[in-house]
Amino acid sequence: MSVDHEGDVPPYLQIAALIRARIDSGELAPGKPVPSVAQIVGEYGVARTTAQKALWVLRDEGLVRMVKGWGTFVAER
Amino acid sequence: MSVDHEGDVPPYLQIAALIRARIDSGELAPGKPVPSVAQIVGEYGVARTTAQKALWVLRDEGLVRMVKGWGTFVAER
DNA sequence: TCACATTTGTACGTATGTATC
DNA sequence: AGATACATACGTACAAATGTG
Repeated sequence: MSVDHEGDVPPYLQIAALIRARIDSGELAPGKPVPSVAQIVGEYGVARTTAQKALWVLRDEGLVRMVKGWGTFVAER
Repeated sequence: MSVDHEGDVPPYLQIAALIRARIDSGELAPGKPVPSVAQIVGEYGVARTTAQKALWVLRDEGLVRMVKGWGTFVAER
């Protein structure tokens, strides 16, 4: 999967949607780590800030928990 | 008022708190504009991204409404 | 209609701090 | 001590929407 820079959906929302889909499908189970900021940067070729923003969307939705020095994980619920 | 770069509260949260206080006190009434990103930059000497982040905090709290091309306003409620 | 200024939205890159492993 | 990872902050650029003249 890769992001589309031409469409009207900004990359950070596309990336958030991709990860959200993997959570909803169960591929990324509660407690499991989601891609790190660095991994997103490498995988989708976006800037670090854009990768962070994608994770912030999921965090604000309560889907993931971001823990400094540890990582970002699918929320337990 | 100015931000403290030494304390343990990051500048973007300090700025958010200052604006929140002005809303809570009624100085900034519902429907009225709050300081724009550019004004925050000029007033507190922070980067644009930091000023934005302060407003995002208030937006996420439902205290303000940010409208592209127009400005940021105290939410009506 | 058009041009312009203002304002928020998005995105890039970089640096430093802090916490965990 | 070192590597990894998130948090914060800096600066910059362009896009998109709005209002005004």
